[in-house]
Amino acid sequence: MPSTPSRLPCLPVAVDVVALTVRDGSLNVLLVTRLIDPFKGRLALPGGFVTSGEDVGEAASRELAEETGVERVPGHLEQLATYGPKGRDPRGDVLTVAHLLLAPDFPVLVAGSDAEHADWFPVAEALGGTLALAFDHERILRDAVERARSKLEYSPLAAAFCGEEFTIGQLRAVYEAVWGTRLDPRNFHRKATGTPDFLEDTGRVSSGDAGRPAALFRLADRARAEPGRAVLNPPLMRPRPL
Amino acid sequence: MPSTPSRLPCLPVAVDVVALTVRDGSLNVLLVTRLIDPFKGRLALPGGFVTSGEDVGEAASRELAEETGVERVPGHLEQLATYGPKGRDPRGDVLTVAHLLLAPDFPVLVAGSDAEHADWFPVAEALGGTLALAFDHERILRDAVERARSKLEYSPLAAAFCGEEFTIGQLRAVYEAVWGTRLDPRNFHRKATGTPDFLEDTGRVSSGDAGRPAALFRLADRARAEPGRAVLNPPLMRPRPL
DNA sequence: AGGATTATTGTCAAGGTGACGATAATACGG
DNA sequence: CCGTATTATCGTCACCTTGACAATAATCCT
Repeated sequence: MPSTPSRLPCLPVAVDVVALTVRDGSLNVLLVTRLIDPFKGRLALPGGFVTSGEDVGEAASRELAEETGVERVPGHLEQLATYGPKGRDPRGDVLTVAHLLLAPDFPVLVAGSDAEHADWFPVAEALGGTLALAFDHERILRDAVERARSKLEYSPLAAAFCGEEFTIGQLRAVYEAVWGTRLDPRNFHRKATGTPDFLEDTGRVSSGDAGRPAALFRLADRARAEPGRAVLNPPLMRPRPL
Repeated sequence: MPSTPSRLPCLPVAVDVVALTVRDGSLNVLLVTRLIDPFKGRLALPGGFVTSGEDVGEAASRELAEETGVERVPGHLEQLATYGPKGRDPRGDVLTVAHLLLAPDFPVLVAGSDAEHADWFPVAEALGGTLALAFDHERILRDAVERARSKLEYSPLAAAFCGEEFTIGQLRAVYEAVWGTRLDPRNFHRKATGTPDFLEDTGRVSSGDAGRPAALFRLADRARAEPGRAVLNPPLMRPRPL
């Protein structure tokens, strides 16, 4: 049984998860509608308080599973940053450890109206102010998107948005959605296939889509083992935002 | 008066600071000798518990000032990551928000033997196991060094290790100390002076050292305003570790 | 079958990097 | 005072990567 040292100053500690995915060519974020105060009825990042005996990463994983109804949420989960504890919750000081999930577009279970349920929303709307997120969640989302954008430059994490196997075109679509830019398919193909320890040809090809069938790739073992490592070296350069 | 919401699970929250500097051509870290249990007598990162009414960044700043005896510690302070709360403190669950300070080599006040005082130690020794840091501080230090190394690749933060004004040679010495490599002085000079929004020539020159006097530079306004922004684009590439 | 669409392979010029020569300007030892 | 050691700065050159874009291949759709 985990003990809590007494006689030490103590704070409520929460975790929040910014779960990002690519849907219909644009970046989306998982949000829940709050059923209780504070911010009752407003949209917020999925999250909750850390319970005793778990590390913050485990708490983030647990909350994500609880609020999506998905037992083993796919994708890459990493810690983002810690916010607070001052002035971010009307109930008082609350520290929150934000996490970032980069995941393929998985279906969330839509619960009945009596349970808090999560759904995907375009990041552009969430940051546009039209959705009015609870707490400081808009700021956290903004940081998360920036982190995701810069991670794609040098790490193999774009693949976390795809399934186990994917085509170069799908991978490029991830970059275009996250960066909000267009990339030249030919130059992207050259960089993606030419980078050592990044992709592995499965030998199979995709089918059913429009156009010529594309070769299916998966992450190289090295890239899967260390998802944060800089394999794109020199990095893939992010073009002008327009 | 900041309130703490009741009826919420609660954790002791600490901050730790990995303060790095360059001394005698090698990377050093600020450590304190613990005067109380747990880990009494062992070396540890400066840090302490977050007190009510302050954000974690403020707490890190305050602890740093308290343990060094320096009122306004110079350099660049940023959040590193959050660790725990499970299994890192023998007293029980304690969450710690680690911070990273990149600073010029400032003198620490050496207090009497009855007060906890900080001093600089070579990172190589601290990570070599010879110093046996308290808690999970060796792991935190390892992460901090890796963060610092990668930040130098694309951000102007190397200048945080220097004073207000510095020569290209001093800046290069920072890179060599942090990365543990040698860099070609001519190519480094070309990259440093050729990168827009990075350095600003002060017009003055250094003197007194060996060799030809060097031009003194300072950080460009743009780089000082956003110390984390990627100005080195494409990044400065880190050579083989040996 | 013909057109549309996406994948892949190349070509080429421009820009950045790594390796290294050459010169400049100062401190120091004799 | 002079030659030497040391560090700063400027240049050169081959090589690599990128950005722009032509050309061909292999499917789907109508």
